[in-house]
Amino acid sequence: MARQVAQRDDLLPVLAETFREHGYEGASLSLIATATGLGKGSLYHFFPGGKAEMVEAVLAEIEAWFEARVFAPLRQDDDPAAAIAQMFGTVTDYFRSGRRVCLVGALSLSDARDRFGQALRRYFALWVEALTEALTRVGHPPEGATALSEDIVGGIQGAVVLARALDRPETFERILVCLRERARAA
Amino acid sequence: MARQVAQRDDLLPVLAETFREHGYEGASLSLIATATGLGKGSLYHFFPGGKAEMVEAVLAEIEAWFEARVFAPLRQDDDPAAAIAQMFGTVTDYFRSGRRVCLVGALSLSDARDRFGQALRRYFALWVEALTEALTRVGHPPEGATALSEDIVGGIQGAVVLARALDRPETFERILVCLRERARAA
DNA sequence: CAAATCCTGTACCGATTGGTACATTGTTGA
DNA sequence: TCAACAATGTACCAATCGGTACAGGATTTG
Repeated sequence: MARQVAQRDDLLPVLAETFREHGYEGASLSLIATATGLGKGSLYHFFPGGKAEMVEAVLAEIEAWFEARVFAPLRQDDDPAAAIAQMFGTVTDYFRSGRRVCLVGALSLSDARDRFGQALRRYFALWVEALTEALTRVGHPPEGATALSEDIVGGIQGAVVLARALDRPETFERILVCLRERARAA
Repeated sequence: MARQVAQRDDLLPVLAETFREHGYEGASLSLIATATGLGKGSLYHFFPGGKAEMVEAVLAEIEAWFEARVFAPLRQDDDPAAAIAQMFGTVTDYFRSGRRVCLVGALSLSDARDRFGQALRRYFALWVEALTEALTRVGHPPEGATALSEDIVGGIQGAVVLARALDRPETFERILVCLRERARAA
């Protein structure tokens, strides 16, 4: 019985990709087993709560990833303008110019929203707040910074939807360039 | 055996709502049967192709609905500015300020995208083209009209995602107001 | 070396899945 | 009146669902 060296955390990226591609309902256990190369035994060993616990873990990891790479720099980087620019670059890579779905956004549109509502809300709330902070520090008037931040975060999500539907990654990149423009100080 | 007076077309709104709430995978036949009040016999009588045919029919009806109420006015209404304003109003009602999901957008983020790709692409392509037409007629420079149109259509989709995730319908409405501003002639 | 623990595969569970078959009914046109 | 047809409910199918049980290898700890 060849023991896999796999740690629980090593599974998360594979799980994330599986949920991204097939959604919560669509990602069956047998599909997950195939994708991870693990049997149900191992999966339930790592995630006694089944699919729900897998999604929770994936969402937590995504939030941590964005916290480290995007949110924290936006909040406290010495150069907020650079942090904003970095955000657009990171996001473009992360979503593969709209070829890759935002799991948090996709779950928000599904009926899984009710089950994971808190994690979904947190992710977007943190993003909007961090970006608001950076926009303010870069010179945007505090009254309009939150609105602009919501426009941008929402705009990114919409760009994923539109680019995927139209099958045009260029559209994703073009929209992000436009949003980046609006983020620059007035 | 009390015969229902229901015509096939009368089922479409119920089917649409069921797919919106549960997604393609999540909307099981028994769920659909409950929602419509029909047995499998009737469902397969009206839709021999099963769920796939139901979704096709729903998407066709959605496209026709938008064509009549949104796309056509944008393209050829005598008052393009009024058509644009009407679009924002119609869309706000239709998506219930973000409480209701855009089925086309949601399917675009799921793996059902591959199966219904053409219909999804058509919907957004028609929308973007019609809005581009209206924006041009209202005075926007042709070079930038397509980009602005994509920004707006994508922005609406993103507003649905964000408002649902944050559970804040006001955010949806605020973003739409902002998009409406940008649609006004420069 | 032995015992405790971790990990894994397999078999199995009841429930539900999408889909088919068909007999039966209400309605309609000749 | 009566055949043709549209619509319906029920029973059924194999396949798959999420989840459990567990035996037994692999590994670590003593």
